[in-house]
Amino acid sequence: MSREPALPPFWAPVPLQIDYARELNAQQYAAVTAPPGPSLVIAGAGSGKTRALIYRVAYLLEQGIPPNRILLLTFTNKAAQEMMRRTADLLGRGLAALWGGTFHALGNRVLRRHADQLGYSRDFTILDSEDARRLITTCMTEAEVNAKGGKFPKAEVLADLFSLAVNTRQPLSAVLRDQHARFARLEPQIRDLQQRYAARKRAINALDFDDLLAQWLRLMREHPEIGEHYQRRFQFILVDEYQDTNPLQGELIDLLAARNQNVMAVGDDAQSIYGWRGASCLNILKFPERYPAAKVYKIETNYRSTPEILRVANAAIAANVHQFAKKLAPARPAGGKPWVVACADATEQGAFVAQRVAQLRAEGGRLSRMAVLYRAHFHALELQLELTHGDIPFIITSGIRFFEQAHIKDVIAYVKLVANPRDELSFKRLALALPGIGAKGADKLWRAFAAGAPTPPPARPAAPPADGPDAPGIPPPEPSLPLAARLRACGRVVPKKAAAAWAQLAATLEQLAAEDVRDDVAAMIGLVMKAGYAEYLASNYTNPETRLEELEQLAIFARQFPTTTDFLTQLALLTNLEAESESPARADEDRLRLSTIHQAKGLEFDVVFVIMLCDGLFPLERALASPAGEEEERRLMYVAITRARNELYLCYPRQRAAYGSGGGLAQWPSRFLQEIPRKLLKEWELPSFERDE
DNA sequence: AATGACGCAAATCCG
DNA sequence: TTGCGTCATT
Repeated sequence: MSREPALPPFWAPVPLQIDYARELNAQQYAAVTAPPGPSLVIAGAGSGKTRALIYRVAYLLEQGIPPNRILLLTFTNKAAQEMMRRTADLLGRGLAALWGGTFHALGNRVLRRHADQLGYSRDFTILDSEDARRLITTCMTEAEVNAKGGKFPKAEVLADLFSLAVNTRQPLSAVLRDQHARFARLEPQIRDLQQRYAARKRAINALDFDDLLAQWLRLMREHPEIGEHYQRRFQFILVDEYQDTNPLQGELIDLLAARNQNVMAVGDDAQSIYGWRGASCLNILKFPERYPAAKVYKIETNYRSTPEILRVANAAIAANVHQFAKKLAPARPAGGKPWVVACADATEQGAFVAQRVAQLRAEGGRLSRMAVLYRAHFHALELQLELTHGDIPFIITSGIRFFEQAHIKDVIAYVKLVANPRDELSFKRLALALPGIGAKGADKLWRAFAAGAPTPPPARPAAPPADGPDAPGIPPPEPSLPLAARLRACGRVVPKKAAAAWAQLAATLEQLAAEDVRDDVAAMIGLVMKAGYAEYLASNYTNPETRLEELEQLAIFARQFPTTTDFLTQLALLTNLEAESESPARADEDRLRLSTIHQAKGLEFDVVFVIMLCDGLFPLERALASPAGEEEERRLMYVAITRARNELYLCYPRQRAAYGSGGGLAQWPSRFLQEIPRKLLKEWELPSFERDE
């Protein structure tokens, strides 16, 4: 996020050092050395897709394309980092000038430079989904609608609705009709809320995740000179995981590539699993129509899995109608057939996995090379118990994100308010924590506080887009009236009961806003702790030590960012998974990985267990509701299977504990399991399992 | 009138 | 573990 290094005035072509023809197979080679122009690379699971992308970047650089002319769009920040690192290794040189990252991260990067042209200031806040939901709730109270009795959609549902409309580029009415037909008649009110939400975001200088894309697109559309700047700048665009892009992202790419047409889209339509957030495999399926000049490359040799596993994978996906015809060809020698494991219930299933893992480990297998995959986080509950029982260390990417936990957000609210004094959400969060202040009080205080705000800075004259590839240094935001003074000015509105706490809050924020502290997040966190938050933790939670430790970790994590805005941005854009890998202490410990299939995307393991293969759980009942649901669930199954290198276990319980009391619900094995010919699988006999048929 | 304590229900997948 | 609806309390 920090400023890019100055670029050399020219970029001398690198003498060829890489023997592409030798290091790649014929199909990979063709894609890597593709001539300029649009190209679509259909790369099956385990076919060395990442490798091809890395070599493509290296190839372009060797052709003399300056790194700052290349844009690399990836699905996760982690993938971007890994790719940059591996490319640098390959070339023996750093690539700081290459723009690589997620759509959201890059949208952020662009918008930080041009926010003022859109009526935002450059230190805008990014709302995570919880923030967004809260803000919508505020709008609902303001509009005097309530979601009681199911008559009106809840804030969360509205947030989804708005998001889907933006990401699919559809009008609200269409999304409403498709997703929530029963609310269709409420359209006028919902539309009103949508507008209120947009207005509020603007007022508090905040963008939600979708805005990072939508406003980016708007910026380039409404300011053609800026659009052209980026079109010229990004001479070559590479998009990873293209099958999971949505219409909005598709449009962004098309606009960015409009001038040079040098877009290389890499993906596998069989692995499109993000339909629920607006992704559409139509992007990939219709790519050849949108770019008639496009060349299509297929990479079908699979280096990852044994032929037996691939056969199961091919069988699992066969029932899908909407796909590019392709079949994965094995490159590895034969192994054993995958197992299907029928268990009595989830507990036995957990015990089986624990036992088998222990056995494999005893035979020399490494835990970090094994994974248990499932459809939804709560499917792993019993398994966790059994693993703990069996003393098997595991790492789980939990359902709640690290950065969205209450204590993290509490402390960050201080930091955010200092960074963006218009941040109503953070202000109210801080106010609500004080004694004697509730929703109404916080609102009153906010209004008093906002009244004392300095007049918002006049929109800067539309500066020409930076002439060089690097925007000139961004001037710091003009100093506003001291935060603390404005807080103290609210004294009249503060209830007596809260007076002392209010003074404390003002004092703390004064410390935080000090010149030598405001860009040192670690110091800020320390100050908040000292100002009483540590005690607050102790009196409000049963596990204050853990939370305190986590906050210390956060402070350490923060050190790597030069400014507070950089830190806050990363916080919003990172997932817990990536954050976890930052913590070096436990990184090298050998642990079994438990993960949702979505999160296992792009990974591979020697041994994979897929659990909870019951109809209704996988495929998930709710997912079947939408028309394309079943096919997407099937692709998910395909993704799960193709994560495995050597061994694959497909497990299902025959009954599941019912919600309330003891009785068990009978379960049917997943329909996806039945679609796989029996002869491709072997049955695992569980000794403890008594056959009842 | 607003706050705060208390009991209850709920929970797909992600940036 | 969090968010909410209800109810006693300031």
